[in-house]
Amino acid sequence: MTGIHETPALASLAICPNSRSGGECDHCQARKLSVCAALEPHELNALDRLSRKMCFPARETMFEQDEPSDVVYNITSGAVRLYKLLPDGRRQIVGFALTGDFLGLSMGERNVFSADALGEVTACQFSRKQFSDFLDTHPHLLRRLHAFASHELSIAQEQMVILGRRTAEEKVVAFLIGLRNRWSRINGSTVNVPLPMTRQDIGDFLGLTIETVSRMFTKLAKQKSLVITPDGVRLLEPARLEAIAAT
Amino acid sequence: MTGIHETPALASLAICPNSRSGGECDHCQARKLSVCAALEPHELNALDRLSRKMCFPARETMFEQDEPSDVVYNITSGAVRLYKLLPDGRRQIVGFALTGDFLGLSMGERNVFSADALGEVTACQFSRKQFSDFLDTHPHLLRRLHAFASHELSIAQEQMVILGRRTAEEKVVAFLIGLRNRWSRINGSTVNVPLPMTRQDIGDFLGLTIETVSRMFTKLAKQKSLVITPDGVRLLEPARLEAIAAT
DNA sequence: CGTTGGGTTGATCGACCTCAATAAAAGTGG
DNA sequence: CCACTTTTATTGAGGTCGATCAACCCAACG
Repeated sequence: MTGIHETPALASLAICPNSRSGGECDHCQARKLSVCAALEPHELNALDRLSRKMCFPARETMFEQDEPSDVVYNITSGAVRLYKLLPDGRRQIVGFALTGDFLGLSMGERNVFSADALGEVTACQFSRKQFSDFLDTHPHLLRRLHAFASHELSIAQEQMVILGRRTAEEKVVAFLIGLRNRWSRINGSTVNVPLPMTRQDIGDFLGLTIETVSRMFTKLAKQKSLVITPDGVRLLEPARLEAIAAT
Repeated sequence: MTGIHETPALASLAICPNSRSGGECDHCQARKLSVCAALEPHELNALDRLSRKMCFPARETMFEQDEPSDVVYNITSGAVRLYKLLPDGRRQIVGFALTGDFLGLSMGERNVFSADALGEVTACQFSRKQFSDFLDTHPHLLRRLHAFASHELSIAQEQMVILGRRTAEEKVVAFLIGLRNRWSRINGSTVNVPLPMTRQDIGDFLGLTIETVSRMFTKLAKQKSLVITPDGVRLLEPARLEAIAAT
């Protein structure tokens, strides 16, 4: 069997190798969105040499809550669900990481949440220690990392409002508008909202059951505010939805 | 009328002057808890010269959501409620700041939440610009500030679990245990939990109504897990409560 | 005292959950 | 390419936890 005639399994490996070589920052589509944007070309080069290019297939767990953590990630493509589990199985998704997002802001000894790849995910992996040392010699990167953390904190506080004080309909709409805005920074689209996560994931993010999420989608679709597509939703009345989310 | 016989208003001013002179870091009880702990004596001195010692009387608003923000605060004593308001009046308290906490992590152009002093509050105020410039020349402080932001992010994510996936009883218990742990770092007590905030505040922090909060307190008191005191609660069965909070 | 702001308690209601059935989609192996 | 299973999504019926509405208590305070 030659390299030309690969089995499906091998082909899958070929498009999602678990580790690649460095020197890919030049044409990295996440660069402008990620912490890297703070670096000069020669600094980017230095950081690149510390990185290991990873690829996770769909559904793979990247790391788990409470495990010792000695690496951090910069997501370069795909979507990741971040979640905390209670002993009795209840789950709270604390966020979805997209292209350009950084995993490992807390820099603690152990992971404070688990992370699963939703679809195929590519990421730059760094040794936590090496990355931390790099930060010490590159204050600009630390500044940007801190800006990322501050922004994440703001997002988290906004999520508290959604979880604590919003109705089911408002939750779903706020989720869609928020995700739309994040996608738009990545791929520019402002009405198509890809939903790589399941209804269960959305429910566990919003503090709702899967049934309630489904009912709200149906309700919004019936009133022509959106249409449900195979891979997400298309917003028909963004202004109306934004009004609900702002309420 | 002489200076000796002050009116109550003046006396109140005397014990809570709105601005004091610098050079008080030596005997500041918040120093070890706050971002300042990252600084060498001479650096602390330099930062001290940038600070304005403030005192806010009970119930005073320190700053408001959406207002332009050009100062940051380091809380040196007292308790502050941080909250976001929806246009229709619904309120979500996103946190309570205690001694040693830093207000202004997000470093944005405008405040993302409002802040009210719950009791008398003292704080070091800094010009946002000056503080930011100081960070540029003191990477150690930036490191510590980032550690603070990361920690806050963890707390916020834990609060998401509480808001999204916990019952009313679990919410109240988790709140009490969490607050107990924070007080213990400040004043060492591990069973007395001062509650400078109202039931309404607790409800708006946990996504509950004042009635539900009150009922949960009553329930916990009836089963002898705690006693309600004039200024808070005393935990009688901390282990039992911790078990509920950990569930 | 009357007033006011906080807190507690009871009765009732409803938004969302639970349970159950079905439908649709996505794999999987022949 | 098509049966078959598995996973995910939808829809309905009924139940429940916490919200709402309302009354009352109590301490602080002018």
